[in-house]
This record gives sequence, C-alpha cells and structure tokens, in this order.
Amino acid sequence: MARFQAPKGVSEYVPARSTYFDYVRGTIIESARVAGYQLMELPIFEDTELFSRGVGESTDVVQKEMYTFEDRGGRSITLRPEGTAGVMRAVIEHNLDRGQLPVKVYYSGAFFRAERPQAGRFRQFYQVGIEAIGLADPRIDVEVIAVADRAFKELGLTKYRLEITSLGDALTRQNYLVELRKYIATIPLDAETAARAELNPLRLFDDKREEVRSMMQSAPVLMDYLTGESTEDFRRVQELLNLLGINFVINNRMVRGLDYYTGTAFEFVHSDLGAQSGIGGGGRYDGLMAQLGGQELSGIGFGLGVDRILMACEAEGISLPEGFGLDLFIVPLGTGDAALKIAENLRERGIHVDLAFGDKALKGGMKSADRSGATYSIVIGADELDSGIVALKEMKTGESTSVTLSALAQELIERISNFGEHS
RNA sequence: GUGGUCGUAGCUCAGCUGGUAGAGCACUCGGUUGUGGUCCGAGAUGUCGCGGGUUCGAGCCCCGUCGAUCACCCCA
Repeated sequence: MARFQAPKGVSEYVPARSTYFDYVRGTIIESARVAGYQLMELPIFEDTELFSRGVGESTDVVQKEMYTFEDRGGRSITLRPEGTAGVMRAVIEHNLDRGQLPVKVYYSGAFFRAERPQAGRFRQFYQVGIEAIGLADPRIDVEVIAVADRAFKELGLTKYRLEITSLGDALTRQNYLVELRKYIATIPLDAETAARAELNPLRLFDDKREEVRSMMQSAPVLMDYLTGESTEDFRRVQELLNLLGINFVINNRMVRGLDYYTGTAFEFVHSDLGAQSGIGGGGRYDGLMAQLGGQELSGIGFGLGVDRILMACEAEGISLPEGFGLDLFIVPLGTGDAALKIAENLRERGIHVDLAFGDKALKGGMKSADRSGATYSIVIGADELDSGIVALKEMKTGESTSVTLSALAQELIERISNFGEHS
C-alpha cells in the first residue's frame, strides 16, 4: 500500500525545524503583546459570503483561490484565506466595538489559498496578524508598523525593507482609476494583459516585463490625486516613522491584493526569497466594518507570513535559538524507575529534563545526552542512589561538579541563566 | 489554469556510449571495569517513483502516469 503523503502544497514543521518555526512565531506574538494586543482565537472556516463581501468580489483571492465547500446543512463554508474579515466579524458579533476604542487584537494560525505552490507559497500557510479597530490616527498606523518592524529586528533580520504608500479614500481612488484607465487605453497591450488591466488597472504597475514597466513609467500615480487630509495623514505617518527610527521607502505603485484597503498601506519585502518576496503587509481599511454590517469604524492591521519569515531568517544565515531546549539529560544505569522519578521532580520545578529509556550502556547513554542538546547531564547508577551525590556535567566544557541529589534542582536553577524565559 | 526542471539507501548525491546498485553523512554495535563530541573497526539499509514498451539484457532509451520543485498569473 502506498504511503500517505501530506496534501499538495501545505507547509508543515517537524523537529528540528519546528523549534525554529515556534521561535519565529513566538517572537512576532510577543512583539504584539508588549504593545497591548490581545489574543483573538477564531475559527478557520467561515460563511463564504464573509470573504466575498469583505475581501472583495473582484479579487483573485475570492475568484479563484478559496477553498469552498458545502457543509451538511447546505451552507457554503470557506477556509479562511486571510484574517481581517474574520476578526471584523467577531468584533461585531461580540460587540467589542461598543467598548473602549481602539480594540487591539492579534491572531495566529493557518490560512488557506488554493494556488499552485512554489517557493514561499503554500496552500496552507501560517500568519500572525494584528488589528487596531476604531481609531483613525496616523499614530496607530505607525504603532502597527512598529510591531512588525520590532519583531523583524528581534529576529535579527536585516535584508528587508518597508514600503509604504497611501491609497487615499474611496472617492479619491474612484477618480484616480478613471484617469488610469484613460491612460492605459492609450498604450498598446496584448489581449491577456488588457484583460488584466480591465479587472484591476493597478496590476500593470507590478508587471514583470520591462516593456510594460517602461510604458507605465509615465502613468498617473494615485499620490497626485490624494485629498488634503490624506496627504497630511501620509506626511504624519512618515514623520512618525522617522521619530521611531524605522526606515522606509515610498512606493507609490504598490498593489494590494485585497479590496478593502484605504489610506496607509505598507508591505515588508525581503531581498533573498525568490519570487515570493513579501514577508508581510497591511494597511488601513475604512469601509470594511460597515461593509460587514457593523458601525462606521476605521481600522488598521497587518498579516505577517510566518513561513516566509522563517525562510528569510534561514536565507540570512541567522542561527535561531531552540525555544524549548533541554537543561538536563539523565543517563540511568539500571536505575530507570528512580531516574524517571528524579526527572519528574525536576520538571515540576520548571527545569527542562529528558532521560534515556531502555537499557543503554553508559556510552550509548552519553551519546544520547550529547545529541539531546541538553546543557547538562548526570549519570545515575546504584552508587549515586546510595551516596545521594551526582556528578553534574556541563556538556560543552566537559567539566563536572559534585552535587547532592537534594540540591540538584536549586543548583540547576541558579546555573541556567535564561531560567524563566524559555517558555 | 500554463510552462521549465527533477524523481537512485533516512539525508545529499554518484552511476561512463544500456551489461545484474555505490559514496559521504546519519544510524546500530565494538575498540576490556561507569562518562558524549575526534579517531579506528564492523554491521544494517534500496521492488533505482509507478505502469507499459524496445532489447539477449533497462537505473540508463521510448510512451504514459503520479509526485516533487521552480517560474508565470496572483499573493503572506
């Protein structure tokens, strides 16, 4: 019988790489927590209409990338392709928008898009996102960007850049698109490209072909059509980014894949990732809440691709710590029961302990200790149990010190410099 | 949905113009009494992705199929 295989295009993590994935995700979440964002744990499937209305009927995401199915009650259900629409639904449903504003939440989990997989693109992928709802102020825009930037810096990433733009309000965009279409009508395009331009003229700015790019050089840019208020907000965003020492470049041809963005929009791009270089992006969405049946509230948020961020760390050669490394490895010599009991006592004190099971010779046991990556090891045989004294060995240096079994936990806690931080 | 590349041991791969399958790493055991990493020795491992065809003979050639991967469209 053929062996089972994971479905096409899913990203999954097993040891040892899973420890790095966990660390990357944890770092991003921590960056959100230190800024006061609270957990929103939501379903991975929703009413299909939530996405078609929220994300936008004309987007590729809705038109051809959703995993949609009918449940047993005949309802149309879709696996979430992004996080913001679900958060808005939950905020409205639980009346969070009636309390203190802004509502600041983060989420983390799997998302789904039925695309052809390639490097950095998966059908099931992981995102951590945050949303700040109910406040239209450049300060919160910049706080959101800072949460992402801080996470990247904490991870040690350097080869990424922040691109920002302003998409203006709905009216501005409408007026601009009319002008852009007029311009596009004047340039020669093949049928396929023309069809794309018809659907969303902004996409031509992203075209990979040099001839198209150069023709778009002199196209009108949205920035020139912004209202006074939008222009001022955008200026403030730049001013505040500078205040916080966050580097950025203005990209007034940025294309966003989701329809709901207005005003500030941004994207983090990494240079060493191949075709899928975006590691995260987001922006302000003014009309979304109302569109989904809630109050007229503005919001801003981002989604960061955990898979791609891990790939970026690897591409930069960053050596990531293993979030839950072992402190101690116990090698029993015919004393398995006692060793298990000692391990449990230490674990209750929060020390990370593993031990050799089965009847291993000393040499084999020490080999296991070595490969476990534990900082320390002890051997427990009849002698140690009789005397109550063990040799606590530091694996890296090979040095060992005599410690009584009763003082072992305290000794380890004192020695482990990062104690209390590794969870 | 479209196109390129690739499927040989757990991993990375070699295998000459077709002659009955190899290396390195990893793994297990050992190098005389209870201390790992280096070194030395021994050992286990494959329906050469799958199906068909050509041939005396196919890992190698042909057709199909499945899978992986990268790119396009689009996007985290």
